[in-house]
Amino acid sequence: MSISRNPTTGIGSHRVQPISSLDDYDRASPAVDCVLITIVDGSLAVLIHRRSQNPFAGKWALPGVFVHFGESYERAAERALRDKGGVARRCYKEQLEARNEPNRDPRGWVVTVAYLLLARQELIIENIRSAGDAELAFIESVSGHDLTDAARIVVGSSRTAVELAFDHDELVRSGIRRLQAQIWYTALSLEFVPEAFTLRDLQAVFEAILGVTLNRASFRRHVLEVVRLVEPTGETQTNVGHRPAALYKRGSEFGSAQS
Amino acid sequence: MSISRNPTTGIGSHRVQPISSLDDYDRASPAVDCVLITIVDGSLAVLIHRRSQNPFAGKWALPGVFVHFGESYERAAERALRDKGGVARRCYKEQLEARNEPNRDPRGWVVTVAYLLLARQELIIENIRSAGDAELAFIESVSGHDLTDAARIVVGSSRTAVELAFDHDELVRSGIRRLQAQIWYTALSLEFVPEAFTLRDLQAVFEAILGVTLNRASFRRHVLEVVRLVEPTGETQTNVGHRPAALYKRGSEFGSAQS
DNA sequence: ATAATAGTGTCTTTAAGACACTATTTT
DNA sequence: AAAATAGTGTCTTAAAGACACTATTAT
Repeated sequence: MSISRNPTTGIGSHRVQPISSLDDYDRASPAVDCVLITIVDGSLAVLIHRRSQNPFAGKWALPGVFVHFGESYERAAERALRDKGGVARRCYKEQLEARNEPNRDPRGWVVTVAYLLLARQELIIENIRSAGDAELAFIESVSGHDLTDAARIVVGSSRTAVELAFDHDELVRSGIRRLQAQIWYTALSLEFVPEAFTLRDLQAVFEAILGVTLNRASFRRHVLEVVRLVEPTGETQTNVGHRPAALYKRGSEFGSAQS
Repeated sequence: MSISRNPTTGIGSHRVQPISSLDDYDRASPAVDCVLITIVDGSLAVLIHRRSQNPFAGKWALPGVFVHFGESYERAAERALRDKGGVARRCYKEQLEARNEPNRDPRGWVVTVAYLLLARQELIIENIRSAGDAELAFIESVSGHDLTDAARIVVGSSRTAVELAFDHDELVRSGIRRLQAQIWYTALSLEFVPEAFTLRDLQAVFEAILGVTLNRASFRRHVLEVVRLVEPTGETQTNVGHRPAALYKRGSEFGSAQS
């Protein structure tokens, strides 16, 4: 044990770190927040949970946790989903942005990294029931606005609009923006459909994310011929009351899923 | 002053933060690293500096500093450029990615956020001379590879290849990737040219960033008609030994610069 | 006039948008 | 046969790529 080198500090020490010259610098508590996006009945939804503690106790927020020393951001994000969202499944992850929030938490200096996570509804629903304070909230576009510059988050069957704690509303929009920017030339859309799916299913995913309706013929051309995102499995639907659609799977050029 | 609530900790306190329940969590030292990209003689360059302290003392690295409490990441990035790179000018900034590096620094837990910064060479050169340990290093593509999956960083007139400290080589590639992804539909390219410039100048910027040669006619069409990135000033070059080119400025739809 | 580069016109190619037409299944 | 949706063909439009042609300046 040793004394901090900074004379203004008084006694200094830290739980995990070795005593070192880093004591000359301010320390912060690293945290992660999760924007888990899914698609429910053709519209976007995000996983939120009701905070039990201050700040913002009782308010809806994105699931988030403080990062432990030695734990990667990704692992921390998974833990946040498990502990705060009741979701135990692995899913696609990508970093959104880091924020430095000296005033976020009255308890001290918190620096957060937000993650975008994608999963199909079925993988979330089966888990979420166990966590009473978690919910899949719909993301509705405010009329006349794009989803990415104004979005309403509505909960329950009454669909009452809520405001998320911190700047989490903005993080959700930022996640949607990222999704929209990447969807045409990546395989992100496949995170929302099962192994085998129809092109109609996939088009519905694109339409939910982009908030527009797409031309059927050119959508087919795009995913089949232009980017070759998908290829036929050879199977078709059965018993659907009309001509059955062919089933498709991830194109071989697009590796497989998750991260 | 008070005792940490974590019984394993021993005496606990922190230099800046109020004593609070955050003491139950591990703390880290937030830092920023700067990828300042510019274009020198038609090829990409990045600002690096020689580290004076361990870890990696004597090695080349990106300019970086620890963030102070109450200081934004952006401000910290500017301070890094000033103190480690000798560059005092404001320039365009955007966040690249956050990394959690428990083993980066033997002194303790460091979490870093990398920033991409863009500026024209003239704004850097005039400042850099004062800082002896800073240098603009060229980024060369390794033959047969894309700039974004393998790049060599070369210093001095001898152009000897160097490896940067930490994972800074990868950060540089990540910055270039971001630049390439955004250049066609944003005004980022204008950060590398003066107020008034010729289309040839601007095309050279695109070519340096993308690492390809572009068709002159379709480049003109793109920046003038398709995205309307630029518009003519009405002026032309003088005394250039051949037909003088028209001068252009930032298109009115693209706001003005910096961030 | 020549060299050099700026600027334009035109043809081709790629891919999206619109829209109608054919195909296949269940009821 | 009717309903419903799947799948295809074709025309149009936007924009990039290729390339040649004209224009304007200094020497």
